[in-house]
Amino acid sequence: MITVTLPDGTALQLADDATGLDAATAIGPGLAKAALAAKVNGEIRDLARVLPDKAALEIVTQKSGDDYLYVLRHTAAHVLAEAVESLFPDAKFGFGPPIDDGFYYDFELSRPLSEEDFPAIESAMRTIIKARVGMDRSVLSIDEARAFFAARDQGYKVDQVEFLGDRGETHVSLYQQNDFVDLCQGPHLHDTGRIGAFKLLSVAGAYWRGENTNTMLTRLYATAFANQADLDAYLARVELAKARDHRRLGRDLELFHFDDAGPGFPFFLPKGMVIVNQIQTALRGELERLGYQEIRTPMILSEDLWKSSGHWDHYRENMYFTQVDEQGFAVKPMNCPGAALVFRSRRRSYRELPLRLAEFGHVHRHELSGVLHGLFRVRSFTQDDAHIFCRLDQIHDEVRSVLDFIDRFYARFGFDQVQTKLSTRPEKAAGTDEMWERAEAALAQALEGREYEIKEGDGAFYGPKIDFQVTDSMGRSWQLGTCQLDFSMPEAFDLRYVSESDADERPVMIHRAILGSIERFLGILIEDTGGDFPFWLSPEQARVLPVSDRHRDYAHTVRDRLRAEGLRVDCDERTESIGRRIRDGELHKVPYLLIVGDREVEGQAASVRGRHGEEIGAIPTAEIAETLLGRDAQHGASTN
RNA sequence: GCCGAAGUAGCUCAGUUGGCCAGAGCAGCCGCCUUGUAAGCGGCAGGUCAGGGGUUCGAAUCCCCUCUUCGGCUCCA
Repeated sequence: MITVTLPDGTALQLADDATGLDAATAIGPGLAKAALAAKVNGEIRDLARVLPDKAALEIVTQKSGDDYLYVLRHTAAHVLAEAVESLFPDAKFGFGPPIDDGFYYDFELSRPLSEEDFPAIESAMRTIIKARVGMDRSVLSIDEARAFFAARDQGYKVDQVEFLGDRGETHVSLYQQNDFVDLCQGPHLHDTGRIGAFKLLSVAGAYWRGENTNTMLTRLYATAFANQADLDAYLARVELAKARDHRRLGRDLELFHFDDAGPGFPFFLPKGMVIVNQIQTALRGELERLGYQEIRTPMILSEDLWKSSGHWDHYRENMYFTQVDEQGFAVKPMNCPGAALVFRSRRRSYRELPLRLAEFGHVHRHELSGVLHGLFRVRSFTQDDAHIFCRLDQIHDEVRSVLDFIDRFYARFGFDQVQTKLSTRPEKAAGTDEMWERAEAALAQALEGREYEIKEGDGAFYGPKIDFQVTDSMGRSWQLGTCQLDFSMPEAFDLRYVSESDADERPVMIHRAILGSIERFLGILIEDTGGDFPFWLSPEQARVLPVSDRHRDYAHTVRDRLRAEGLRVDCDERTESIGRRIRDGELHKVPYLLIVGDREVEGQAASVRGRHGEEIGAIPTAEIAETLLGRDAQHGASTN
């Protein structure tokens, strides 16, 4: 007999070779039916695996959080593979793992797949699921497994077995349902019948092991849930995200434009520019508060400069080049060399440090055509960049100041949860051990009192860094800011300052950005808000709607007064019905519509309506600006 | 860059197996209506069917090339 402990603390006695399923059955037949996996000492395992004595056991069902989704999708991936094999007997199988919102499987097939093939594959999958086929686990030695897959002509599996062998594994596990056998670590559902609902989503190409020198495989993306309702909810969420796609909203709200004449180079339209300028104004306010000085460096600089900065060797593929008077020039992909030249423009004293030079730097990078994606991935963008030149012992305070900047600034957009990651020394690194130790210690010290994750070896070759992420209203996380120490560039550009004891010293350079790319941040903001920008960012904050022609003059009075009070206000005096103009105002997501007719002229007021139909009521003209700004403050957004 | 899909008016889309002057809704422009909290009515204009080359008596439709867009190419059995 063995004893296992259940989550509520009770001890359960079982036979020596009892499995997770046996335990579930012992607890109750209902649980046995609902069981998806067993969590043994915190590790998810197959229900059919024999339980060790004295284990902490939890039977995983749909109700026990999202743990089961991983197992369920993993199993669904095998079902997908079997279905594909039944339709394409000569298919070769790559990887088929669960991912965040579903799973995928990579295949090598005799012909390309398209969505038209989905119904046949889904139908084959349903058959396998309905049959409630067991997932049988077996263990083979590396050699046996290699021979097994070689006999079946599954080259990718052989490759993976060898990879695992090289990594030191002596045995691997296999899972079989019907005649389909796959190399797999598991765990899996007890049988295929426990996959509640699934759907094939898309087909795409993917390289074997993600290497672009390897064969291109066909990847099928799909998702699976324990029940149809969860699947439907997921699909609805995808629809919502699609409706909020910043590319669509950017066009509908006339914020920006992409043209064939410049693939990947955004055009900012007047309304989009208002938002960008508001963001930059807000940033400048902080820059001033924190003692930065703003600079602007040239867009195009000599090739020689990029050779000495190291970009020529490491970044040439992504740069644009041009020839002027038979001399080579490059368009800047980063602002740091320019900032270094500003530092070097005259002799510097220790008294000037820390020297904080900020730049809204418009950089150009040649990204591969296939990766371009709206404002998220572009070929030219504006970094809210800064370079801080300081001594080693000033790093701590400077980083603290950046953290303060980050927290204050993100909160303005409603991003008040910031995930922080510290990346440390990578294998190939420039600089001395002592420098790295001091720099990492300085960063860690600056991060004291703050939760952060350490990413070992993920730093840049020139120094450790801190990255900052926020989570948007749809639960997606985005990396925005970064704060990187750099010992290499001061060296490369021979930057020096005169110390207190009249000696030449090398400054440290801190690269930092708060939003990263302003273009990308606008895209994130659009999807986060669905276009309902906070009042202080709205391109048009209010729109005055005269009920009929005879109210036009009064409408102009209201508009002009609010403009004089600093608000961005327009007047829609088209000869359209008032209902129509309200509709247009709402579709353009103008935060407030101010309707003026006989009653309002009489009372020297405007009837205020929010963009989601909120009735705010008649407000005297003299009080409108104050009221709207007050409502904005109530909503937590700060203005400048 | 690579794999797959797509490109018809500013936007969203029709356009049967190649065959009369390529259509609609919205947006735009011009009138009429003078309007009270999400679409008033009528008219007009707008397209080298992404571009180039080919097949054909005839091409938006079939073939080739180029460009652009979209989904992917990290999540390691």
